[in-house]
Amino acid sequence: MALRHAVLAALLDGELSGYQLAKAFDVGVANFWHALPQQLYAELARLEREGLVAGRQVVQETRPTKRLFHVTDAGLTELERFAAAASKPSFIRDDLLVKVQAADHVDAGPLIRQVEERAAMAEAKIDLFRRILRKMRGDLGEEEFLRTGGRVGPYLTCLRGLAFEEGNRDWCLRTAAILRERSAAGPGAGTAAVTREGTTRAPRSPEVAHAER
Amino acid sequence: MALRHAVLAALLDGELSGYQLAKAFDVGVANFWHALPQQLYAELARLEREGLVAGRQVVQETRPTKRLFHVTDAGLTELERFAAAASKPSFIRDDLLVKVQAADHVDAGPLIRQVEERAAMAEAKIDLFRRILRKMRGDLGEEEFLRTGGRVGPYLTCLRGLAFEEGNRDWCLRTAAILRERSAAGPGAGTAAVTREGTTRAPRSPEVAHAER
DNA sequence: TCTGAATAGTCATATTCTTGACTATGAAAG
DNA sequence: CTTTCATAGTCAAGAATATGACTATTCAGA
Repeated sequence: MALRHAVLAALLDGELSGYQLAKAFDVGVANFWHALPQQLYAELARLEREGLVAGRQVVQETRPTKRLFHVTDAGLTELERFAAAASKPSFIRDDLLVKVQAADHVDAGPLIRQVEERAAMAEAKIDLFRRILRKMRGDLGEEEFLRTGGRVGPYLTCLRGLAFEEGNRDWCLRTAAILRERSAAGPGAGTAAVTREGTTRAPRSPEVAHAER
Repeated sequence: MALRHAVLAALLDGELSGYQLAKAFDVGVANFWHALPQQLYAELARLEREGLVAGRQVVQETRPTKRLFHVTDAGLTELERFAAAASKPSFIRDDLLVKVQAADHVDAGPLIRQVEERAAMAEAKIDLFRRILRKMRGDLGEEEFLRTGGRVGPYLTCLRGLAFEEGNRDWCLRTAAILRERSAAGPGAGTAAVTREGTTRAPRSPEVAHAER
C-alpha cells in the first residue's frame, strides 16, 4: 500500500489530473515511484472514495474535460502517519542485472549491446534530472537552496534519482568495456562456449549424497 | 517472467537447494533480484516441470533432506534466449523516497530517524559486498580479476550492488543533515507547521476553471 | 531441560502490477 | 485530407508478489 502514499506525495506540490500524474509516474521523472495510468486512475478513485483526495472538474475549451485532484486534510494526516511508520527496505529488481549475472554463460554480443543501450538511457535521464534540479532551485546555488529554499522534498528525491542514474551509467560503461575485452580475448571462441567447458557446471558432485532419485 | 531467469542465473554457479536460494534472494546478497522463499519453491517446481532445472535429493544425517537443483541444457538455452531479448527498464520503488518527497509537509523527526537508519543499513551492506568481492577475486587485484578471472558475472552484479549502496548511504547522510538543519532553523516550529503556512497547498487556484462541482 | 535459532519446505489468500485492449477530441504534420 | 500525436480516461484479465501461518528436525545456549 505505498502507491497511494506516492500519489498523495505527488499531489502535495499542487493539483494534478490523473493524466498529468500518469506522466509524472511514467518515464523519466519517476524519481520515487513508478506506476502505469490504469493504476493511478484506480488509486485516485479509491483515494477519493476514502476522502484522502478531492477532485474538481475543469472544463476546457480546447481539450477534453479533466479532473484536478488535491490532497485533503485527511490525506495529509494519512501521509503523516505513513511517514512516521517503519519503511520496508527497497530491493533491486532489474532484468539487465540478471543477464549480467549470467554473463559467463551466454552470448556476450547482445548483452554488451543492451548494457550500452542502458548507459545511453541513463545519460539521458541524467540530463533530464540536471535540468529539473536547475529549474527547481532557480537562481540559488544547491547548498543555499537546500538550506533556505521551500519544498526540498522533491529536490532531494531528484538528487537520489540523479545519483542512481550516474551510478547506472558508470557501471554500464565499465561492464560493457570488460565484457568487450573478455569476449575479444576469449581463447578460441568469444561466446558461451568459453565457460561451458571452462567452469564447473558441476553436474552432480558426490558431496554427502547418500541416496539419490 | 523474470524471476525464473533470476533463479536460473543464480543456479549457474553451482547446485543450490530451495532454502539456499531463498537466503541468497533475501536480505543482503540479493544483488540482482529479490524474492521470498514461497516464490522460489514455487518457481523451482515450475522450472522442474518444464525441464529447465533438475533436482536431486540429498539425504543428510544431521539436517532434513534437501533437494539440490542445477540448470539443464534446456534451461541454459532459455537463459540464452532471455539474455538476447530486450530488457525492460528498471524503476525505483522505495517507501523512503516517497516519504522524503513529502518531507516538507510531514513531521521531520521520524523521517530523519528513518533516513539515518537506512544509512546504517547501507553501510552494513557495503561491508558485506566488499567482503564478498574480496572472496570472489581471491589474490588477484580487481582489474586483473575482471580481465582474466572466471565467472565475472556475479562479480559485476555485486559491484553494482556496492555502488548502489554507497549512493544510498551518501544520499541518506546528506538528506538527514539537511533535514536536521532545516528543522532546527525552522522559524518557530520545526515540524510540518512550517510548510502548512509557508508553501501553497493551493486549495483551488482559479486557473481556466469554467465549471466546478 | 526448555528456548530459540537455523535448516528444509509448503499452503492459501490477498494485494499489487502489468498487459492489452478501447472511447473520445483537437491539433499538427504530411 | 488523412494520419498521427497529445490529451483525458476506462475496463477486464492475468501474472507476479506479498502476507501469514504451518510442519518437522537439530543444535547451541541459558
